[in-house]
Amino acid sequence: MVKYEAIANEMRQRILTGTYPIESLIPDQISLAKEFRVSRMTMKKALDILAMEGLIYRQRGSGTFVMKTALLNQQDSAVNEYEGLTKQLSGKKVTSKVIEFNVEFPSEEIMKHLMIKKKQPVYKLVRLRVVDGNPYVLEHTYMPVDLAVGLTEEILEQSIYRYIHEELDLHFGGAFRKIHADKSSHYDQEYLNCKIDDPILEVEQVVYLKDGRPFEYSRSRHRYDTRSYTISDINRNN
Amino acid sequence: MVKYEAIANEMRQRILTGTYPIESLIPDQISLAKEFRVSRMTMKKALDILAMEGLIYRQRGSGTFVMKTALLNQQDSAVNEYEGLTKQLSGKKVTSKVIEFNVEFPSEEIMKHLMIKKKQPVYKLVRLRVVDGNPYVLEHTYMPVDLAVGLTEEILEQSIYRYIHEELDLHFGGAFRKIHADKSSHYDQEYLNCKIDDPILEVEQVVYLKDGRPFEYSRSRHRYDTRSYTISDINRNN
DNA sequence: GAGTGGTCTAGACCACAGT
DNA sequence: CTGTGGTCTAGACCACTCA
Repeated sequence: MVKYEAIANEMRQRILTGTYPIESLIPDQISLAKEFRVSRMTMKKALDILAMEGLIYRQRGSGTFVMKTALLNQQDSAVNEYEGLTKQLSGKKVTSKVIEFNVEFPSEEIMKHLMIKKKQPVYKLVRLRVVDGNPYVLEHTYMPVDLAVGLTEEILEQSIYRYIHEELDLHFGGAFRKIHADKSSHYDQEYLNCKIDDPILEVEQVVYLKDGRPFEYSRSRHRYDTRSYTISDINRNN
Repeated sequence: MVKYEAIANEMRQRILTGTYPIESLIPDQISLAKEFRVSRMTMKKALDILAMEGLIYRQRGSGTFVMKTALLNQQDSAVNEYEGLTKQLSGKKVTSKVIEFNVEFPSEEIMKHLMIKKKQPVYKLVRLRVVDGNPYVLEHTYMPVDLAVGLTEEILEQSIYRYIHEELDLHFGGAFRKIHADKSSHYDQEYLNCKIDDPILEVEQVVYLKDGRPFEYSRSRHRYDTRSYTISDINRNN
């Protein structure tokens, strides 16, 4: 653990436990640097983390304050969507029903999203994710075979992401998503058990590896009444 | 303009114009620091920006590479949603029809979202935003009167955000959003001119000022066929 | 003018990858 | 072992706020 992370953790605790109350001025960087016995640059780097998290804000000339919203939003399940459902809903019982598992050559659209050639095979899979017995999301997924090599039905029924991380030792760098509303298709109605006029929340995403190679293109179709997508966007610049 | 931003701009140009091609190794930090006549820490800070933008990735021990995806995603209209429609769609003709403009005491829910007291009045307004003559989004907005003081119908018909920034000199720190799909109400059908079984994409958001005070709570209801919500999430950690 | 946070430096040490 | 990027330091200067 590097110093600035350790300090950020300590400072976060002080905010969450009220040692530094909401809207209060906290000590200046020089005092804090002295207290933690680090240089001021390192202290600032620790505070940068808390600012990114929306816990503090800084006003040049005035000082550093605890944000009014500091005690909210202590959940970040939004951004790490591609970590997989299994990890996100770790309290609940998540199972997967594999509806389709094939290999094929990519369509024009898939080629574009995964940045691959015409004759580079992809896995195509459709999975229904079931949470505590209720149908939750219907996922249509495409992955290049050479990146996700060695998939089996057994893996699909559990967590693909665990396999990717632990067995293949591949790590994600980010994702690009689009969110739409859509009418439900017969397919949705059948598997998600929704009514004919129920809308669908579709999340279309491309997940990238750390080096920027596209790893997965998927469309996740959610029942409109069980899922909302959450985004927090705090202190992005300065 | 600070040094690291200027250097980041120059490096970004080199990537976008192909001076540093896709997937290539770029010079090491020490060489670059020499070239730009800055310290290595400053050079690293410039590269940090490009990494956040998803243009490069760095491998300790190996070097810094241009991401395969560097030439994509050169649009970021997603994250700055609260900058307002007028700014986002600056090529098109955006008008607003004010459907409701009132002042009232907040409901329980509004009190919670805006973190205000029971007797603190709020503006309630409903606007239909029209882009190039087509109904685009129906916005239900609540703002504390003491923060958005002095709103007039005239301002509402143009850009609220311009008024807030330029006249009131208030600046945003971030936003917190939830995205749902929903069935259309009679209200939606009337103003958005959509069919009875058309779904709606609703974006519910709280916008915060830099000091964390909630400034606006709104629900924006979009036609499902004209709007998708885009999120890019690259290199968030490391 | 005193105190704050933001930037920048020159140099050091460390962790890691490739040889 | 060499070269890479990540961290950390001690000190300097600057921009800004507030009394």
